[in-house]
Amino acid sequence: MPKPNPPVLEAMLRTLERRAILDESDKAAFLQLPLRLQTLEANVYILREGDRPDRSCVLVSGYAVRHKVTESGERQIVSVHIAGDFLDLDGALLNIADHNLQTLTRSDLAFIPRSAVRELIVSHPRVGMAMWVDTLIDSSIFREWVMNVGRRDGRARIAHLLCEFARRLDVAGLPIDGGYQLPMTQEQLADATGLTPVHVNRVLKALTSEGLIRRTKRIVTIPDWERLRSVAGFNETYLHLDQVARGMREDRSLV
Amino acid sequence: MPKPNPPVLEAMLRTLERRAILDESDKAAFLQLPLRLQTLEANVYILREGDRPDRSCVLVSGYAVRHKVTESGERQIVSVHIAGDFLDLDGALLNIADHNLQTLTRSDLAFIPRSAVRELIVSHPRVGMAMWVDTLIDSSIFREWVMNVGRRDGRARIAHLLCEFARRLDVAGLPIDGGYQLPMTQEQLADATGLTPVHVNRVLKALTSEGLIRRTKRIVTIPDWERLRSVAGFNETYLHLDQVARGMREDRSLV
DNA sequence: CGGCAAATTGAGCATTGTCAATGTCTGTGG
DNA sequence: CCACAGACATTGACAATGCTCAATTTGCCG
Repeated sequence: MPKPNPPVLEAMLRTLERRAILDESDKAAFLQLPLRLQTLEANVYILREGDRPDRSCVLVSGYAVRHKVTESGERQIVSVHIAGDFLDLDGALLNIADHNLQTLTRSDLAFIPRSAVRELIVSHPRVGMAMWVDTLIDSSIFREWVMNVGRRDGRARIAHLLCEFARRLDVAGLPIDGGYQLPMTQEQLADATGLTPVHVNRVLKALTSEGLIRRTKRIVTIPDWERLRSVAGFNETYLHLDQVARGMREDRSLV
Repeated sequence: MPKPNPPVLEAMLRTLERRAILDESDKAAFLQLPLRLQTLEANVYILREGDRPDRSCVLVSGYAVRHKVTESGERQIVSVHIAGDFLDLDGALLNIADHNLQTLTRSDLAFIPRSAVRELIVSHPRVGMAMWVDTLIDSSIFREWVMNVGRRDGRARIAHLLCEFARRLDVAGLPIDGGYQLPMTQEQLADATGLTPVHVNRVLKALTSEGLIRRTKRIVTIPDWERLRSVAGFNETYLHLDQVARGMREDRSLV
């Protein structure tokens, strides 16, 4: 009998339980996934494009990004992850990594062997379905980012990123009292928004001087949510926060 | 005993079989999914943002796009789909549509009830895993699009779109003898690349005059793949075409 | 042969990028 | 406790990629 893991997967299990109805066996199987815990420093690569991963991982604490690099060397951050995110489920199901995964801050990670994830999916399909929903929400966020970068100007792009981050931290129960720690340099913000660091600086300055945000070091405060939301054109549907409530009801009735 | 479906799911099953090992029961269950077939005209909405879908669908023939619209009314196409694509598996697992789905050409669609998909996932988890892989590849394509729109100039963006399309049609076994039908207007190309129709026109003209592509109506020919690939910075890793070969071996050994 | 949608083209403009200098903050070693 | 290094942030001047507006042409269809 494998020994129970330290409570690193509990938070994730609570999320999954909202995505599908899990019985005791499902929960136990999930909690008994074999883990290897590891603490990584800031700016360390977890995975590189082209790797053939043999594991996938959960971000237990800290922040991380996924990014890609064009042939000509330009970097684009394609997603930002916070504590509790299942990073890289791709690693369990796809053969070759199509992007890099890098810590933003010092982070704790739980690595899970690829085979263990695949076995769990087959033996406990409801857990698989719940994790699948998670990856579909990631997908939805990618789609929003395509639109953010493709169809909004610099000002709205950055405002949107700030709104998304605030909302996600809030839902994850991470501390936000009107403000939050944004663990990204302006260069990284530029890589996430498809702008240059110089322009990011100017936009942040403008947003600040208009009173849309306040900044002290890297703590961002949003004095008037509705105003910033409106500048960003932020509509949280794409975060699928509703997967909680209606998901519960539906799972009970349908499967 | 449900009667067998017309051979609309066969092509998709062949794809799924390459993604995971399926036994006879898996295949039968997939082929017996209840379908409603429907032919839609060009430019018809299949699904709208905000809908609560009760079905998901497969594109049997034709072309379709997913798109989103900003608060200020700008449209962004976030993906283009070809015959054989499982459109909108989201519809089976997410509660609210976060994007629109629209035909580009007259298309045949097979609609599958949400509940049937969910039941299949739970009763035949290997089929679910194979479909999941499909959605992860979609995800990977979204990530590439974020980079395309965020970090490449107009010229490279359009070249990249043309390369991706050529490659996907080729793999899907759709006819390409050096050239293919691109069923999009320049306005739609603009919506897919985050540019304006006017600029798309100029870029196409430039690519044409440089001999990188040839155009007759909407048939695009690529006289020198390597040159266009290089302009685009196109690297097909993100399409995960390898999911075939190594996927087979791995599935056999691991699960 | 109209009627329309789509494609082209031109002229002027603006958002954003480039280049380069300077300021600020933080941690470290002396 | 101070000086310094290095990373990050900020600013200015100028350039350019891509946008806007508007007109014209082309292709397709009944």
